[in-house]
Amino acid sequence: MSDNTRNIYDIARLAGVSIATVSRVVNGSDKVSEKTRRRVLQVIEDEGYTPNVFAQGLGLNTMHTVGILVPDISDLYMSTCVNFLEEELHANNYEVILSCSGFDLARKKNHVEMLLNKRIDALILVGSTYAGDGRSSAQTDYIRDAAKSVPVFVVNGLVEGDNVYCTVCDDRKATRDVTTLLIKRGRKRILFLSDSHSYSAQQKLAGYEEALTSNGLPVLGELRLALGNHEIRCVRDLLLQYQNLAFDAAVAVEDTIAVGVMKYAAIKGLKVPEDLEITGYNNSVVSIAATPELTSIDGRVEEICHETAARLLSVLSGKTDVEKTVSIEPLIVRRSTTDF
Amino acid sequence: MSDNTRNIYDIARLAGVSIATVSRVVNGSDKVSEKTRRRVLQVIEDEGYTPNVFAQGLGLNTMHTVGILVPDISDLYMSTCVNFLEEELHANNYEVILSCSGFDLARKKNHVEMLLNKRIDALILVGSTYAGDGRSSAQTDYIRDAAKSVPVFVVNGLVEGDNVYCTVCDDRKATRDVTTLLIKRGRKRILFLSDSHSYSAQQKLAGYEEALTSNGLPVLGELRLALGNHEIRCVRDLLLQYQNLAFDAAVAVEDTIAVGVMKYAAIKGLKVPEDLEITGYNNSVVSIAATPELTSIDGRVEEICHETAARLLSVLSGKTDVEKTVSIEPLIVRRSTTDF
DNA sequence: TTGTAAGCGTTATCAC
DNA sequence: GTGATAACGCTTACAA
Repeated sequence: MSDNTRNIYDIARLAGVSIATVSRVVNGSDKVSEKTRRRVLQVIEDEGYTPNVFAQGLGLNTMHTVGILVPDISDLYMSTCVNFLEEELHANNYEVILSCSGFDLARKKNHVEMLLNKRIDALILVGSTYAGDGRSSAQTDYIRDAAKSVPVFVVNGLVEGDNVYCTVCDDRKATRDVTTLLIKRGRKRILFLSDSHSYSAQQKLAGYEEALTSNGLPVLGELRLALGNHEIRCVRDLLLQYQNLAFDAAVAVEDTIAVGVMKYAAIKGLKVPEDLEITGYNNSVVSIAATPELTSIDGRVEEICHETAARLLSVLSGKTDVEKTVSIEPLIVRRSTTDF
Repeated sequence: MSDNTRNIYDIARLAGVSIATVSRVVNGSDKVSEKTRRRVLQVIEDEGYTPNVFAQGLGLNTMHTVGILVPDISDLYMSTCVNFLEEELHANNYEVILSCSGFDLARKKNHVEMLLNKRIDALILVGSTYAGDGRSSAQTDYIRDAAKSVPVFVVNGLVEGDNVYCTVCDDRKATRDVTTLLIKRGRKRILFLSDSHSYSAQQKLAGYEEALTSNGLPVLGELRLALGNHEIRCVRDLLLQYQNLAFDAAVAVEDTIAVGVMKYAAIKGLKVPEDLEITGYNNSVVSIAATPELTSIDGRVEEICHETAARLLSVLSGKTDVEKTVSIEPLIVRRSTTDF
């Protein structure tokens, strides 16, 4: 309603100085006498003046804004990321423009383009879905394109390119370790459940297979399940459909998938962990909500986000020796669905 | 890196027209000959020109941006809201600036102010925390203040004021209904568990008490538990500390709180729902992750967000007959922690 | 230390 | 239909 439109000219007039001086005061230049500064500051205070960000943006060609792109903000993992990132960026006076692209490549491209048109200072892509399947570089060309305009930061995904910075969790090691623990416990038929073909999902699969191989166990295609999504009930129902699929352990790439396996076990009368050991991924609230509580892998989101934000700030402040890729060690959180 | 800085002058020159004509073409004015339009469009295409949003903002005093303020985006309820809101706004060419304020009043004020300084076109406050406790209007004055600059939309909270629009879920009815169902089943000592004193929490409490009263049951202070947070384990542990607190049902204002009660029941050897019936709130993934699956109240987030976005768009398009308050009917989702 | 004036890239109001 | 040109509100050389 009321357009609180005091501008720099008003302040200058009321303070009896030129607009240049007002600008200097606002921007904290030290080339202003204390007396003048005080007077101007007083007027600014009295009038409730705030600089017009559009005009500032026009002159400086930046609005201190970073774009965050997420496939789905209602996903707990990603919303947690956004929470940490926003907090740190806000604390450093950057505003966050949020965009939710979904998982479709065309829409991702479109969203990136729209974000770039907003003249953001940097772009953060959250989630390994933006890394494509890690094979065809065509899937990530739009990211390298974007990186020609602004620095791009990928959270939990690996993309090669100039001006693109990645922070990942060593998912491969995590599933390798957890699978190895299962094998040491004597488990022979370990199911691997995945809900996508993202880079991250592939890393997890690789870790699982490495563990099998290096322990002399066969890599069985029938034990590798690719699901359409990670909804608890879908996983449960899919498992129930299989007639003769025997397994004594399950490694899931998502907590909810693991809970789906638990639901299946309950229906089949299988005891967890005695008959069936299960591990989840992400250490989310559902791992605690489940009964028994779910052993899970903690991807250390907070550290990943902190690393990302820190390097983003470095790059934007002009530093040139910023690490391109940082890998964070995941943690295995032992709970009651495993015996190791 | 590369500043793709073709501006309107470049396009005008290359197309052999004036900048005014380019502007007309870009903005779809019909007062341009088809021939000219085509030529200009071609040049725009060739050069990959996009208007500078800052300059546009300067002239129009808007950047087609709405601010969304959330206390905590990693909270599933709110991130779901943001997901729906962002989707709908994006589809209507509005960009979303996201800010996470936390629950502290001073920080809320600060975040609102920062958002307003960004010259947003509208402000959305997600969560009943912004409605304060519904008693002291001092707690919401900053919202009415903000509403002097831009229309403010409160999601799931009630705030009186000019230019502020609210969309709420009838929480009171929901807990009244659910409590009544419990009473009809013969439950006599029904626990009410809440994690805040927000407007929404108070409505839920009111509904619970109404049900007790109108069914001739006493309202017992000892059965009204106020928790510091809604973490599953905290709830469980708090309950375990009470020595002589007997109850045969529990109504929680959050699914995770209800799951905490379930964990307590498991430790105490209480059968759910035989010995203890439990209801949650929000119908979140944890209500399905829990065993047995949790009866919950669905606040119909999607409808609430849709209502909000629709009215926001109406207001911004200049409509004046937009409803100030819309209330959505919640749904009771029966699962296995209750017998009704 | 302060002021003047030239951009920044649009949109909008006039003329023509 | 189209083209000059004046805003829009700020930053920043350059002058004083």
